[in-house]
Formats: sequence, C-alpha cells, structure tokens
Amino acid sequence: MDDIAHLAEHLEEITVKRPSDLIIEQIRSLITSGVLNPGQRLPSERLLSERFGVGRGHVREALRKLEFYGIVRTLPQSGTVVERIGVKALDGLITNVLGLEGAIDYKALYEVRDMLEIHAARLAAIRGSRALVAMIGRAFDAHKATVRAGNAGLDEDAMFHLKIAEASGNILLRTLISLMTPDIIMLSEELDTCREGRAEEAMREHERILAGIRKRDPEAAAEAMTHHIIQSRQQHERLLGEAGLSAKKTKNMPVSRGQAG
Amino acid sequence: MDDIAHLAEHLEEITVKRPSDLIIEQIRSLITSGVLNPGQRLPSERLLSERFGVGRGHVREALRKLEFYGIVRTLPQSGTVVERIGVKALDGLITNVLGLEGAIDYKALYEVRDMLEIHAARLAAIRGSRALVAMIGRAFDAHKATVRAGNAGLDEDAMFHLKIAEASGNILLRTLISLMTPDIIMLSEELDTCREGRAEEAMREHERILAGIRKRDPEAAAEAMTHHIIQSRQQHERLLGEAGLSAKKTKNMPVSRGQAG
DNA sequence: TGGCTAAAATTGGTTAACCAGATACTACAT
DNA sequence: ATGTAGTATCTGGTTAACCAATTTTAGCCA
Repeated sequence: MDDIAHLAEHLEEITVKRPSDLIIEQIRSLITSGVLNPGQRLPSERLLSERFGVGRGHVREALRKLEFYGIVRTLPQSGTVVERIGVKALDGLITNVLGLEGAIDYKALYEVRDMLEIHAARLAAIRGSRALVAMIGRAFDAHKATVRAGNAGLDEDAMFHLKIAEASGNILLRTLISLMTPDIIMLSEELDTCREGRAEEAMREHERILAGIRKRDPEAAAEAMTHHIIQSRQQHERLLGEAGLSAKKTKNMPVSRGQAG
Repeated sequence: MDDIAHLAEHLEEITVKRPSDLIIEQIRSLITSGVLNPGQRLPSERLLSERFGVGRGHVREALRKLEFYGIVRTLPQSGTVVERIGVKALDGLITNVLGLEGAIDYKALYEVRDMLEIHAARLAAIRGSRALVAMIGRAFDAHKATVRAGNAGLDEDAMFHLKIAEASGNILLRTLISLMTPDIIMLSEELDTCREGRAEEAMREHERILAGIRKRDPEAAAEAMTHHIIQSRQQHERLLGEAGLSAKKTKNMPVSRGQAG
C-alpha cells in the first residue's frame, strides 16, 4: 500500500478542458489568423459541430459564451457573426474569456464589491426615489428586528444592501452587486461573522447609511458605507486568518463558471 | 390605408416572455411559498419540463441562469439544490434576475465602468508586475503608432485599457471591464468619437496614465485615468446629444441577454 | 439486527432528429 | 435586362431519445 501512496504523490492534477473552451480557442485562431474577419458570418453550428466531432450543444454553449462577452452575435434563423471590433481587441477579449480558470479569491471579490457598494450608497442618496428609500427603511427595520431578537440576520442584512443597489437607479450596478451577494452571505455564514455582537454593530452601521440616504447627503451615505464595509472586511479577514483560509476561493462567482457545466 | 395607420396607434408592444423566465418565476414561487426550502433538492429536470409542458432545454436554461446568479447549484448526475441562503434574499435575488429587461442605457454602463477603470489603474500602479506593466507600455506604443498614422485606433485604445485591467491583479475586475469593452468600442465607432484630434488627445491622456503606473504612484495613475474618462465621457455625451440619442441603450451587455437566446 | 453488495431506478450530460423562419436562387413576366 | 414571385435550401430553435454516473433500494449473509 505504501507503493500506492508513493505513486499518488506523482499524480498531477489534470485540467479537463471543456469542449466549449476548445471550440472557443479554435474560433479565436480563425479570427487571429485572418480566416474569419470582424463582421463576417461564422460557419453554421452544424458544420462546426461535425468538424469538431462533438454535439451541437457544445457548439451552442461556446457561441453563447462568446455572445455573452460581446464577441459574436447570433441572429435567429440566420447565423452568427463576429462583432465589428478590431482583431486585437477580439483576441484580447477571448483570452480573457478563456482566462477565467476556476474560482475567484475573496480578496478580489471584496475589492470590487466595496467599490460598487460605496458608489451605490452615494447614488441612492442622490437619486433614490421616495418609494425606494422607504423600501430601504423597511429592510433596515426587518434587519433591526431580527438582530434584536438575537439572530445573525444575514438574510435581512443582504436585503438592505440589495435595496440600496436598487435605489441607485443603475440597473447594471444592481445586477453586479446582486451577483456577488450569495458568495458574501455564504462566506459570512461559514465564518460565523456575526459572533460577539458584530450583528448589532453592523445594524448600527446600517443605521448611519440609511440616515445619510434619507438626508440626501451622498457623501455621508458613502462615508457610512465605507466605514461599514471596512468593519465587515476586517471581521472577515480576521476570521479567515483564524481559520487559516486567507486565500479562500469562491465556488459560485458566475464569471468563473461556464454557463453550462 | 389611413385606417391601418390609425390602427397601428393602438397596437401596444407585447413582451414575449422567455420560457426560461416563466420557469424561474415558478421556482421562485415554490421557494417563497415554502414548498421548496434552502438547501433542498429541486424536482428533476424531466419532471419540471413535463410539468411546464416544455422541452428540457428550457428548464436547463432556467437552471443555468439561476446557477449563474448563485441561487441554485447543480451537481452532475445528482440533482439541483437551492443554495443555503435566507428566503428573503433568494426572493430578492430572483427578482433581480427577472428584472433585467432589455438593454442597459449608456449612462449606467459608463457609471460602472468609470468606477472600475479608475480603481484598476490604481491597483495596476500598486501591484502590477514588471512584465504586465511592460505589456501596458507596448499597448501604449501600438496605440500611439496607430494614432500618429492618422487612424482612430479604437482597437489599440481598448487593448491599453484591458492590459491595465489585467495588471490590476484582480481577475474579477479584469473580467468586468472586459465585459463592457465591446459596447464601448462599438459606441465609439458609431459616434466617431475620434474626430477632431480626440484620438491624439486620448493618446496623451493614456501617456499620463502609463507614467503614473510606471512611477508606481497609485493616486497619479487614478487621477490621470479619472481625467481621461471624464474627457471621453464628455465627448461621448456631446456626440450622443448631437445625434439625439441621449438615452441610447446597449444591445450587447451580457446581463441583459439570457445566456441562451 | 446490522452491514454489505448488487441491481434497478433516477439523475444530469449528450447527441441526434425534427421544426419553423430566413435566405438565396431560379424561373417567369414585364 | 430587370424586377418579382415562388421554391429549394440553409439557418438557428426546439424537442425527444439515448448514455453514463449516481443514488436508492432490495436482498443476502454474518
């Protein structure tokens, strides 16, 4: 049995490249080699699938991915065309698409999220409608009640942030914050970040953010959100350190997942 | 014929709801009504498809979408489970998923992009590796050469920004900037933003950004990027105004497109 | 009774066949 | 020669059937 254990040491992890990624690579080389030019129509899905010796589903998946990143455009019953973008940019973009290996480390996630949340608070103070600000207020009340009842209130905490994102009036901002929310919630749960009165603390920080938005004071709201986020982050980093997970990766971030596993 | 013209006035635009979105709504009501709890397994794809009277493909598309937004998780040959997140947050997240109607207006796109690009420049100055900073330099040289040759150089311009995003060392940031790049390029092309020496101007602004990154001066880099972006934006807004397209929408932003049309 | 094994049913993954709409082509009338 | 109607073909969209891995369950043995 020791032989096997010894053998195992030599087994390197193999990366099973997805069929769709291989197809994307092929399409990239078609573009960079000049066989396929911007604005031009790609071969039909059927042709591509039989040429690659794989089901049409995989070809479709690859095309959806490229369409998602704005590299091609599929017209129903007509065909798929390469966007009219310079070849260098196309090459760079496709490289990025293929570059999203696995998961994203939390440090990266937090960095982006912080930026977005702070700006969302600012925008909510500037242009959040009366109704949406009232929604934020209700979300805060729900959070407060849950925390006062002795619960962690992660659920309500997240809703508070989502409502602010909604009130920002920027649908893209809202969507991106929405995308990151599940990971934040699950990590918080895993680390039990709400221990030792942190839930109560977070609630009070929320109160300041809400006050800033209600006063229509963008900088106050942004400052309060910055403070809240710094506090949360310190707590997370401390707990990640305790658990020895300083470089922990997410499992859920969308950009890391192929759209069809 | 006047009758027909008159009739046309009364024809309201109908929204053809995607099958996948209808399925998502059903799943949401299963969750909010308590029939389906967080952590629990969804019915099989087969059951859902025959229950909804639609092909399994549509069910799969709906599940991919929900998985993309971190709401469910599909395990191969095993089943799909709802993430262990509070019901309120799940409801809010699904609402957001369904809320992404059509396209995104450019104002929203620019707001988010600006935030991200400025921070990317800052991070690139702080932690961009020597090799990556050199890549930014080469991208700048290529842009400069193209502009000096009298071309718009949109392609090379985009590459410069992408390289900075790469040097930021934040893969998520890089991905998000990458996502927005095609729309920016296509709008710039459409508006012919590089007219009247704007290309040369942009190139000089790039030069300042590059200098900041090379000096490892984060704030200088961020400031230069801010200046560059303000200039670009003013140009864009002016031209959008001229063309009477002040509320123009994108056609490509990923979050607005279902992953599988 | 408890634990193990093997077979059957269920799962998502994959492929192939079919459908309706868009396109390109051809024949015909002008 | 040219514009046009009709048809054949090709496109992506959709569905259904098949496959392999997993899970469950029934049966057996200690």
